[in-house]
Amino acid sequence: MATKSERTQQRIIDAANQLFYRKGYNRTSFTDVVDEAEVPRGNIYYYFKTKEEMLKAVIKHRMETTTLMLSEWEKSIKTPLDRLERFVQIMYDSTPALLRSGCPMGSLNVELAKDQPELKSDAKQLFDLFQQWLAKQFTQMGYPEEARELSLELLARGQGIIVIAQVYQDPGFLERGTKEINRWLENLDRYA
Amino acid sequence: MATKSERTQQRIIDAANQLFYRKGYNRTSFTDVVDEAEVPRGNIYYYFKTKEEMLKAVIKHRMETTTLMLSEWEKSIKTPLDRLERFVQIMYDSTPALLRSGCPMGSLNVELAKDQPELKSDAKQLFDLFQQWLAKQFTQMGYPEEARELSLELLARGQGIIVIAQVYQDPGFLERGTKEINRWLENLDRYA
DNA sequence: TCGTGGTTTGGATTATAGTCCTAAATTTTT
DNA sequence: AAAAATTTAGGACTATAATCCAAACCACGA
Repeated sequence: MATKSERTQQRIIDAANQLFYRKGYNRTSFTDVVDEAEVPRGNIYYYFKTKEEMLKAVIKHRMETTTLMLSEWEKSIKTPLDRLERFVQIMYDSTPALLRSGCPMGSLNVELAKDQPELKSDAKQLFDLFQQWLAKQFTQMGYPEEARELSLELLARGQGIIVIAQVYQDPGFLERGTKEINRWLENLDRYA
Repeated sequence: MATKSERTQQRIIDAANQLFYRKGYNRTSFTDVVDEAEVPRGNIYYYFKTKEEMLKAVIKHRMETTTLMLSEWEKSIKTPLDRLERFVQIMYDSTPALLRSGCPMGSLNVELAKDQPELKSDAKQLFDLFQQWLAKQFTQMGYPEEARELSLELLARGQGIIVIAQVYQDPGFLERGTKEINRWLENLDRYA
């Protein structure tokens, strides 16, 4: 079992992860994290000397869980089409959170891109992770040349739909959007 | 001619407008605005008591210039297709700014949606303005029923392309994306 | 000309953020 | 069990943010 210290660190990362998503990175204070994680004020600095470090730990954590998720999909889902549709599915399944706080990956990148270039390049890794996984699926589907472009297009579609659904608080738009993406994917698959 | 006071207020709004776009609303301080507008520290509070008020003035200003722009397009451009393509064109023309700071309207909404619901509803007006104008064009093009959905789809496409182009610092993606939107619009027009 | 309302200043004030420190408590190692 | 290292804990410190204030300034009509 993990040591108490490891569990404390994980609690901090979990709290920060949630708060960065819900309130955004810049609007989340150490006090917020400390309260959410139920860790005494000063103790948090034992684990993370700066807020940047904390964000990097959060991103690392997201990278790890995402990597795990994608490799499990790879294992358990047979066809590239089904895998791509599984990706679309989590968008649909996450409707309430997306309407509330947007895409965790997209909104973080949009926020950090503004004027925190160093942190942004960390956040970008998350996009890279998805992008490469998606490209792999498109390659297997029969589009090795277009794989990168198709993966970017899929990501762009997702991002756009989420932004608009959030602005208009419209779950229906999200639903129709994901269905439309699936149609597009199925056509690609059919004519591969 | 505008009074000196009016010009000062406008300088403040212009400075805030730029800074909110470049740095984001939350990361922009009064000090930033004061420096950029070259207004003495205390004077700014004569014009805007709170940062919220300042944001509302900035949004109002954006609403006004956008309204003007759209109505001029309406006047000077004959067909709905050309008008819609004009809309897409400003995306392409703004490539450098979009790669640097994202969509002024989208990123502001994403930022405020996180946990500033009151301000977000102000920022949403900008989307409404475009959305209704776009819907009008689609209606004139022959899609009165689908106008709202088409306008949302166009906005979503734009947002998605901008986010991805910014994340990957890829002007080519923005260019291909806008071209693809134009193809889509032309097809809609052809089969109206 | 004088005074009155609008405007300009710079600095004061308060709140909150991020960061640091040190001593106590706890765990681990010897 | 003693010594060493790790972890806890609370509060202190500094920087920066937002906000307020009061004195000075200025324009213009009575």
